[in-house]
Amino acid sequence: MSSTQMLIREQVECFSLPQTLDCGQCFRWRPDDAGRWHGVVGQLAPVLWMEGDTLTCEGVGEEDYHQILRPYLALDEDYPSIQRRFSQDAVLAQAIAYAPGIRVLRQDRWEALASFIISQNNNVRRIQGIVDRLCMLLGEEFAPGCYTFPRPQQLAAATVEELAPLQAGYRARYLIDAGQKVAQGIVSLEEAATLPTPEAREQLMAICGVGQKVADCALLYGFARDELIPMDVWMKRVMAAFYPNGFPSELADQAGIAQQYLFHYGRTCPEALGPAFWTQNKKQKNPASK
DNA sequence: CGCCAGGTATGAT
DNA sequence: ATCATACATGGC
Repeated sequence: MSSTQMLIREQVECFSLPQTLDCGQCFRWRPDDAGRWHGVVGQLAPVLWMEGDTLTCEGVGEEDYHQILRPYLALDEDYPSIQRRFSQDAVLAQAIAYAPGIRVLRQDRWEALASFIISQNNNVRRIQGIVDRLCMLLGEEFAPGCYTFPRPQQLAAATVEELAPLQAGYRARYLIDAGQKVAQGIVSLEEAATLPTPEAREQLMAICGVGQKVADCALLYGFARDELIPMDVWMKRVMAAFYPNGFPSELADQAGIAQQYLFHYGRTCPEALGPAFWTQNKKQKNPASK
């Protein structure tokens, strides 16, 4: 249809495609050789690129762009103000200067939950591959080569044998358990969305394979719980190195957004962490002499 | 071959 | 409650 062929352009600030779409918060966006980013959001398959501070979107109608894509990309949020506020803190000022184009996406609840189940003890490239294969295997092909993220029911009906092509390892059964508990309402994402954060977290953790870190990722990225800092290895290092006395309480209500700058800074620029990086969580191997 | 990757479930103190 | 270890897979 012609409406999806038109280009939509707008000026944006505090926004970078690679920084936002490749900073470990989502797994379905890829750049092509021309630097255009291809992704799937719900049943939309937008292509995005930037020229200077102009964002161009292709493949999405005007209405979907404004109602779905802009909120998803957090372009309707006042990041200049957020960054001004964060920059009172010297460490955050540095992390923002390092990657000023990061925004925290507003993702689908279920997709965020399932994606971060896959993420555990895994690396981003492989997570991306597993998510791709999951969508191809159980999602709906709403456009040529474009697949939706499978609904809970589709995973609830699957078996570990059927999920073997995902190469998800031991996480396959976690995905099925998540699908079943959500599809049956044993875990209600709609209810969780109305609950105070500790109770919502408890709900999600009823799923096998969902601990506090995965639950917090789902809640931050899928439920807009901006106060949550998912504590993975990198954020433990960041906190040890930069905030030994705790994260500034004045910024607590948006700590999760701050986390995204800090996480990316620490992970892609580990020298900045200083000695703490080398002393934190060093696995000491125990020979056990086999 | 051994370690690492946005951890968690499990069984032993 | 806290703690070590196994867990699937692929890259280096």
